[in-house]
Order: sequence, then C-alpha cells, then structure tokens
Amino acid sequence: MKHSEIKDKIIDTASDLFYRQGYNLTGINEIIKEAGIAKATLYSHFSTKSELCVAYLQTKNEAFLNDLDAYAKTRPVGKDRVLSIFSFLQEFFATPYFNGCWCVNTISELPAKDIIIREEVQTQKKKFLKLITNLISDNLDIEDDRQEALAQQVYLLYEGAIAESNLHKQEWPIATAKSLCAQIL
Amino acid sequence: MKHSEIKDKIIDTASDLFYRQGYNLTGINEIIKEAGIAKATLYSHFSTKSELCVAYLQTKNEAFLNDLDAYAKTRPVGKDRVLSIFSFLQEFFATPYFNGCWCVNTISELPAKDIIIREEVQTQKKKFLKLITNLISDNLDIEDDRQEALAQQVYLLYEGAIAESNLHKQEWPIATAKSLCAQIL
DNA sequence: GAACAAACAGACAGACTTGTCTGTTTTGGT
DNA sequence: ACCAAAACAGACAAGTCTGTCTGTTTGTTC
Repeated sequence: MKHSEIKDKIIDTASDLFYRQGYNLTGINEIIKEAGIAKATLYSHFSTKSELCVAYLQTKNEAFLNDLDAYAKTRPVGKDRVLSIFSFLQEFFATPYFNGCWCVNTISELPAKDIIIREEVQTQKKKFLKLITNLISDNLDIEDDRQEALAQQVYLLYEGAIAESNLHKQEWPIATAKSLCAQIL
Repeated sequence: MKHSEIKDKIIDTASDLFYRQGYNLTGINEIIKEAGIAKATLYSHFSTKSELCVAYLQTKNEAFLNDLDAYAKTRPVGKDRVLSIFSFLQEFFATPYFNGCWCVNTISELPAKDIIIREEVQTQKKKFLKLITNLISDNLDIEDDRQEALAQQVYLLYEGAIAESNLHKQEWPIATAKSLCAQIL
C-alpha cells in the first residue's frame, strides 16, 4: 500500500469511528486495529489525535459539499434546486449511517478552549453557507442585497433540521424545514 | 447541611461543570472537590455518573422552562410574547455562561446506545415544544389544526438559532431566526 | 450521654487513555 | 540483489477515569 493510501485509510477509518461513536469515545488503539496498521505508522502521519480530528472534519465536509452540489445539479433549475438540500438530507437521514452533524457533534465534545477545531468547524460551515448563497443566486430571481439574508435563513433551517432529526430520530424536522423553506423562497 | 441540601449542591455543581466543560471532560473527582463533599457522599445520592447526568438535564430544563415562561409573561400579549423566546435567547447568549444547548451537547457526547439519556432529552424537548404550542394558541389567532405545524416551525428556528449562535459564537443566527419567526406568525 | 445514621478523607482496584520507543519485517527503487 | 525508508508488533510510561471500600468524624435524636 502506498504512503498516501495508508494516510487515506487512516482518515477513512477514523472518520467512520469518530462519526459513529464520537471523538472522545474512539481511542487511537481502536483506530489502528480497525485500519490494520501499527501505532507508529499512525503517528508518523498525524502527530496528535487532534490533528487527525481536523483531517476528519475536512474530509467529511469536502465530501459533503461535493455530494450535495452534485445532487442539486440533478434537480430542475429554480426553487427545486434550492429545496433539494433538504431532499438530500432526507435521503441521508434514511440511511443507517445518519448520526447528525459531525461538526456540531465534535464541537460539543471538545473543551471550549480548543480553538483550532472550533475555527475549523466555523470555516467549514461558512463554506456551506456559501454553497447555499450560490444556489440561491443561481436559481432564484432575488435582488442581490436580499440573497445573503435569505441564505442565512435557509442555512438556519438546514442546521435545525439535521440537529433535531438526529435528536428525535424522526424525520419531521426535515419535512418542516423543507416546507418552511419553500414558503420563504 | 441537610440531606436534600447536599443533593442539591451536588446537582448544582455538576450542572455547572457539565454545561461548561462537557459531560465526559468532567470527572467525578472534580465534582466532589468543587462541591466540597466526599466521594462516598456523592455515590450515596447517585449510584452512577450517568444518573447524575439525568438529574442535571432535568434540573437544567425545568429551570429553563420556568424562566422562559416567566420571561414571556412580562411581554405584551400577542406576537411579541411568542417572539420573546428569541429575546430570551439573545439575553442568554450575551451572558458569559452561554454554551449552547445542554441537551444537544450531552447527546453528542454519549454513545448512541445510551437510550436513557437520549429519551430524557427527547422528553425535555417535547416539553419545550409544548410550551411553544401553548404560547401560540394563547397569543395568536390561528385555527387549531395549524397550531402544531407552526409550533414545530418556531421550535426548529429556536433550535437552529441556539446551535448556530454557539457554533459561530455570533448573534446573527438568533436575529435571523427571530425575524423569520416574525415573518411567519 | 449513648446510639445510630450520615458525611468525611482518601487509598485502592481495574480499566482505560495518548503518545513514545525499541526492535523486526516488509517494501520499493536502483 | 542490495539498501534505505517505511510499516510492523507491541511493550511501556504517565496519566486519566469510575466506582468501591475502610475507617474516622460529625450531628441528631432519644
């Protein structure tokens, strides 16, 4: 296995475990066992567990933004394409892997002083907000100075929907967010 | 100190630490040190840390619902009273104690299998949703079969607002939620 | 004042954690 | 086929954690 393949294997394994079990409840030993690598190998790629956490968040989020963007493009231009972010979430919710938002989950587990992770999460969420803004400006006929405010509203609905569908383990928060979003577009 | 006073002291101390630092990052030893009690005393009141967590969530939530209800009653009847839940949140956000939603934070830290805590949180959130429903039915002129759906929307906005204001450490998610709420009432 | 319950202090068991380090084996490039 | 780099296995240090247990001190009630 190539050097970079091992690194990817580590990230993939850690991502899966961090997301399913939580960051603090997943030990380094579990990661190396699951990935089938030696401990020294892991520490040659990531010097701390925290560094691995950053890689986890970055990888997970990049994949999310790409997948969501690709998904939206399969929908007809217009309102539907904006609303598709909620359809995307509904499909995600229906899978057995769904466990809420990885960013929110991770932040809740870490001490408030952990600035690095917190800033990483904020960066990722700003990218997501940007994606929504682009969706709105590309698909809706709205004056420029209203786009940002509308994007924030949609963003808020999405975040509420993913958190609450996870908390209650029910789909209604997503449906509620979707219909409210349709109402304000 | 009376028996029940000690119990309250334990809950108060644990609540403060759990909320500020997180459940997993707060040890039993830290709680007893802070509360100024012996370890055996704590374990005579709560047989596990998990049990203490349930008490924390219940206490915190009861206080929240009472405070919010009292706060709303200081506002003029009508839309203002419904919207006051966001003013309440804004005031909470402005304090140095604000650290997001204790329920969401706690759930994120625990294994998915921990059914007891998860159900406790769901119960608490249903009570909160009920409070919103009552606020709506008492203060707005809306047909009965629309009240529940509207309450879910307001609930979703509130939950999105508290989570995102905590994540970004900025107030705009609350303001956004509040204005969107005003729009749909 | 005696008796009983409860809080005290803190050692301890046993199991975890991250990260380091030693030494062996495998792999890839020439 | 050789050599260096990298992955392997896993012991280990130093610390964390929850929960138990022993024995002492305090406080209340009769």
